Amino acid sequence: MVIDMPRPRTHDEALRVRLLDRASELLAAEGAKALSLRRLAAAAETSTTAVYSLFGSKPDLVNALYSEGFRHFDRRLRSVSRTGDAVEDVVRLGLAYRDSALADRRLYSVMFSNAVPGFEPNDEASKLAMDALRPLWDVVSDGIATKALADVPVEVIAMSFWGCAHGLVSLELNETLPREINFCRAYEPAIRANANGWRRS
Amino acid sequence: MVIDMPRPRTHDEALRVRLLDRASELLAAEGAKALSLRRLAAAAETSTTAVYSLFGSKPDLVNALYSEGFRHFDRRLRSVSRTGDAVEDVVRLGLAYRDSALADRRLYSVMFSNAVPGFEPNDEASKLAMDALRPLWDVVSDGIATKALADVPVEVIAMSFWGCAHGLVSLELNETLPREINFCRAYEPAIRANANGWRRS
DNA sequence: ACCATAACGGGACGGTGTTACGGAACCGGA
DNA sequence: TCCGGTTCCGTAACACCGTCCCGTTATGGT
Repeated sequence: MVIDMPRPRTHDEALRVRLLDRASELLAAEGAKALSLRRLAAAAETSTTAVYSLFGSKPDLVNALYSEGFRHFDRRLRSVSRTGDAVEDVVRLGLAYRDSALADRRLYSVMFSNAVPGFEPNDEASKLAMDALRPLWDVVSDGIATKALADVPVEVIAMSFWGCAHGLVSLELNETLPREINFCRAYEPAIRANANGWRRS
Repeated sequence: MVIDMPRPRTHDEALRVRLLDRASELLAAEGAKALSLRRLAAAAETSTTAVYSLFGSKPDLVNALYSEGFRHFDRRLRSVSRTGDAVEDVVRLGLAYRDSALADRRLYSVMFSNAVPGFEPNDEASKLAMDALRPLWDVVSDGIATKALADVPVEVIAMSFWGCAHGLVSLELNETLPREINFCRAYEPAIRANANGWRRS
């Protein structure tokens, strides 16, 4: 018997990108709390069910935002030029990390601080997230190879920098902390101190 | 005409602590998403309006949890004994910081990662939060005074440690990141490298 | 042209935080 | 002892949320 070929999906790409655009606008303007399917559907001049047709669910839509955020992140970090001095390179990466986070702070909190409650990235998105940090791993790896940094596993040093950068950035972005604390003043010195601490002595 | 004195408030303290107990249980067991007023009221065998009588709103109830969390935090950090060696003391504080966070990870994410969307701490709670970090400020301040640490403003060095600790802890607690990354292995080395980087050379 | 199926709109369901209302418990004063 | 004002909290409603069912439309291979 003949089984009819299912009709190929002709995802309305225009609607898809319009939803993503409006979603990131809504997110950037009013935060994760304001990103509701009804508001989003109204902004994109469609219905809530379009999200289910095109993405599957709200978390899946957020997943698309998340992936897009990491693609931007990746591009920024990858475009940092290398000087050959491991300490200087790490500091530059750190500054680019902060610039990226501040450029779209709401998205950063979705990416790293669980700002959308139900959301968990799928495997592909997680892989994207890890790939974005490759420049850091590379710089640290080279620094160890050229004996500029201590001879400990790459991950330990790289995670040290990542933690330091992420910590200060997320404290800076945290709107519940008192405004008088000036985290940005400590950012570069902190990264630099961390790097100096990893110098091969 | 005589205006009667208002009847003194007879806050049902038992109900109040029962609500807070059940709330922290719910939070610890199933996370911020599961902490709803209806579930909480059912668990405490009362109604949702009791929360409004006793706390004012859901954010206000979370505020009470938040304050309690920082009181625990404060107690833990304050009980760290000093050795006189600034680097060692900072490392000890860092480890206590992580222990506290891991001991009640859901509460930590409420305290530092905006896990409850609508919540913002009131002034009193914010003050409590800042006070909890005083041991760090003290240790760093002493380290600068004894010329063990570089002669830069206390806040810069203290925030550097805070950022590093908070960053690695929140990455470790972040459930959306791949499990294979072992943040705890890098924790103490990272704090130590940071401290060494701040040594007066 | 047919028609299975994808895409989408309307509306319903169960959940959320919040609030208006009403009864019960309380307590100072008569 | 009772009264009247006050506070507490339970019921029920409101507006909103994410999700899903169902009916309709649009599409494209046969």
